[in-house]
Amino acid sequence: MQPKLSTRQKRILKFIESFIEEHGYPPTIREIGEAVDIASTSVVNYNLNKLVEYGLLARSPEVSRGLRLVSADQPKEVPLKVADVAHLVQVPLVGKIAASAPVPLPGEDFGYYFDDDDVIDVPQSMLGKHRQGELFALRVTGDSMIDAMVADGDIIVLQRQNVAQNGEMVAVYLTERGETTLKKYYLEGKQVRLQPANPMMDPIYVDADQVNIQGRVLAVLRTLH
Amino acid sequence: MQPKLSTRQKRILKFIESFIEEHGYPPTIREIGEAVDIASTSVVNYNLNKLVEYGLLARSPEVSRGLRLVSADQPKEVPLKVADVAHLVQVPLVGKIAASAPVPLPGEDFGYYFDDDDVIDVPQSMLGKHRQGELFALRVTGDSMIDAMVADGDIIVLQRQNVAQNGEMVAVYLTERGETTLKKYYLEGKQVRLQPANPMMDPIYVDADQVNIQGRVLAVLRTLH
DNA sequence: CTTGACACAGAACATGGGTTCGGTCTATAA
DNA sequence: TTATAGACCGAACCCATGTTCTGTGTCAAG
Repeated sequence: MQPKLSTRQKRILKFIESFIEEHGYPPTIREIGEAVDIASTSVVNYNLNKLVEYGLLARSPEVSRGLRLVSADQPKEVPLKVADVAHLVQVPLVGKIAASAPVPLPGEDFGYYFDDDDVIDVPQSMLGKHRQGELFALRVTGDSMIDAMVADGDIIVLQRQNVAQNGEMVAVYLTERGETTLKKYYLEGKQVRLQPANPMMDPIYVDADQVNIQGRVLAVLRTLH
Repeated sequence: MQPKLSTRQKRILKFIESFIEEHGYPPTIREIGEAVDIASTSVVNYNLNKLVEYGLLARSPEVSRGLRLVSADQPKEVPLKVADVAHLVQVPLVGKIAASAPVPLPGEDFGYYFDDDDVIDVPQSMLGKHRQGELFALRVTGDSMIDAMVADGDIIVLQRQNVAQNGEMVAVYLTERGETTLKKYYLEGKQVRLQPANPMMDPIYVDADQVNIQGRVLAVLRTLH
């Protein structure tokens, strides 16, 4: 399904690649024609469709610049080589979390304008499904989260949200106790059961209206060095 | 030069970002308007120009989908991107670790020939100093590592080594007990003190010649999804 | 030689999509 | 009060751009 490409088709592919690199958006049919020295738009169109056949290109019909390069078959890279940059997410490290204090949440400028210093890189594969731009991270201080299997110095990555599904690990602020904690969340009638990650620990029960969900925990990261 | 963005402008930025992510090319003014719930194309145009003023966006006049996100705040631009890429390491996930079994170590082909499926991406910043090519990762099964603050399903990243400095967290195999465990290592005369990460747990003492160091723990990763 | 697939040219067509302009509404300054 | 600026709406304008159609020349199979 992948015969040799004609010279023109190769030039087209190369041009599209470099054009996107330079402009941030794909070229039009006419721009391609000019670059590859094809007089007629229909011929460019013809060759683009060929490239789609070969699985090297994706097109969105009736959409201007509706081109997308399909990641050609990647001959497996050298082991321990760098991975794709697209799989790396930068998460702002907005503060610290401890049992005695509320969770510091990112401000209005969520997702923009944060210092480079307070950003951690996380592979997207570690985060699963999440909403882009609503991630933040906290450094745990103290040993108060031991029942959540979280140690002093750990970093937790959260997605900002105020509600949770049963079974999700969330950061909650208990208004009555004035206390922050990480627990698995289970709504049971008017009460909420907060279950520690450590299976040897007992759950606690609190009224639902005293549970203030700060975010869902996506990952816990611990580095030893 | 960079006042607070309006809600609309933030939504526009986010939408452009995710649209490009999804389609490979930027959205049109009308697509933005639909997504951000703006009725008039002129208003979208108006806000886009605002974002250009703020230096968050670049536009190509008279060009359909002529949008480009400007890397928000980047004093140093290209270097940062390059550095980011270089900071991602692929670590082979060579097996599982449990208290009852020895640590599965990578075979002779260390660093070469491992399946793509069993590789995890880790930012180099999480690993600190390590020797390239001698990293491996293990998935923890069971709750036997609770005293090390490591839960069922966690992934630990190790560097292969047979000796350790005092205070380092290591994976050790205790020949007499036939048991694998994660502890902080302290050589004290002829004995070794193995200290759990959990400060509430007591250390154990074993003869030095019965402690078989499998590797040094560089990181512990927990994903919840 | 005839046929038909293939690559191409040129032009017409229709819609996609950026731009412009007059007008409304609100808030703050004069 | 009026005035001015910012944010917004709606509609028109018109070039940009994907699509389609007719037609050419080539080449290998029949």
